[in-house]
Amino acid sequence: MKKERISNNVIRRLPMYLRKLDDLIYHGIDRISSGELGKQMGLTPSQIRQDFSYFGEFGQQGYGYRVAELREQMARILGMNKGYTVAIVGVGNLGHALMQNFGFEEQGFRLVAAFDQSSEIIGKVISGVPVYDSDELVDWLKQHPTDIVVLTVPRSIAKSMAETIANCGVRGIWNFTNTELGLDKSDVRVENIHFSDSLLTLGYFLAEQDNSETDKK
Amino acid sequence: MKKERISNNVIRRLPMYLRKLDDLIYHGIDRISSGELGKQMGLTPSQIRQDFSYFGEFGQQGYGYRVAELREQMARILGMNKGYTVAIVGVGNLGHALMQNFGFEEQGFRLVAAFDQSSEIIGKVISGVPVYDSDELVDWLKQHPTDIVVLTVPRSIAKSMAETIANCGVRGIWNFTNTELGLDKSDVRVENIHFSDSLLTLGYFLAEQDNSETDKK
DNA sequence: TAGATTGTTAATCGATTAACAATC
DNA sequence: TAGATTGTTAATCGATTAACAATC
Repeated sequence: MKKERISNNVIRRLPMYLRKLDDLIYHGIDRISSGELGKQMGLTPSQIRQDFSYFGEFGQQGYGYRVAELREQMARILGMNKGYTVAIVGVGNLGHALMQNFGFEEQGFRLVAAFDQSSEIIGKVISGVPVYDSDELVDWLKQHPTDIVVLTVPRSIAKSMAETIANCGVRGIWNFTNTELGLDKSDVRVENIHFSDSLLTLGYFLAEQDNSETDKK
Repeated sequence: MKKERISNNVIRRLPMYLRKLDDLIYHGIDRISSGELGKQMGLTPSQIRQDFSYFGEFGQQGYGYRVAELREQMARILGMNKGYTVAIVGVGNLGHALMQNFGFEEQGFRLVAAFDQSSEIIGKVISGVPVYDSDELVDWLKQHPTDIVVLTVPRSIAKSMAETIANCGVRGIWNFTNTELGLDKSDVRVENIHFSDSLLTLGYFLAEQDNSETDKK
């Protein structure tokens, strides 16, 4: 096990390993080698062993990895057993969808509150989680130390909202607003889900295909 | 302009440039240098010029880049002016949210139809888009050549649905099902939005922070 | 034991950055 | 013109892959 700084590429592969391991467990497979895992995931065995080695020695020579054990290690590394608390800010369609379908619990997170401006929804309880008035957000965060805020507000108020939240001691923001929040000075970690970046990447590949077909003619 | 294969890293930065350029236009800035752009985006000027150079010569020595023109180039590269057609399969909370809030039109895509199994929602029109019965999907796709399918069905039916869709001549799948679709043999491009990967990455950084603080003590 | 497979070190490959001639 | 800034080539840096001794 090394003590180097771990690169982003490695970190982004960890949840992929976790998903794959869950899948293996689901299929009743309790042991796997880096060779077989690499084949199934489209990675080289070297890379897989290299990746794991940043965090410890999880395998056994001549045998491979015990799937359940490796899965637990991944879960631990990803903070899934910490029970980080989560609050959702913005209960529009998307916030609503996350509350009802995402399954924070299965990922090891505890969704404890939601906030919105609309009186239509304030006071309701969605998937066991109460929706409070956004006006109470700052007070609430100060009284209830919260690890992560899911930001699902309209783009127009995203930055100011992020600023406010960052000043309440939140440690991470999961940002769905399709905007860079620009909190550089702050020590709040921001993780973005930029829908449009993703769709446009798909658009790039289709356009590229179109172009190369035109070239051929 | 080079004719090398363009790396994924470069491609993933293109939508970021687009967003930044839109932002600059919004703020009335009509000209920018790679130096200034780099400063604002946290990239080196070298990288920016290198990235652009894969696609053409968009700048002017001694002057920089015309924002509007550069924006149009990025949009073109990303296929935004192709009017790619899109159908949504699965109109649960998430599909619903995408239909109502994502704004396919602004990104240059044409959302033309949605499909679901629930009789509760079949026949409705959401944001001007009709919801049809999933049973009609295959026939409909065969009659209406569609570039992209947004997959927002439950995980349990994700793979079989993807298989079906891939056999109908769709060119790209925008996958929200939190599963690898495993269509390797096919020539359908898959772009994943793995919510849980993203949240777990955030979890990793919080856990890492916790650990390093423990170490200090 | 013999075969398999790990964890790690060294080699290679690819991506980023620096440098600079070209030129607006 | 002089200063600024591009596009591109070369140098550097970092990530991936290969090789292999250790050992289950």
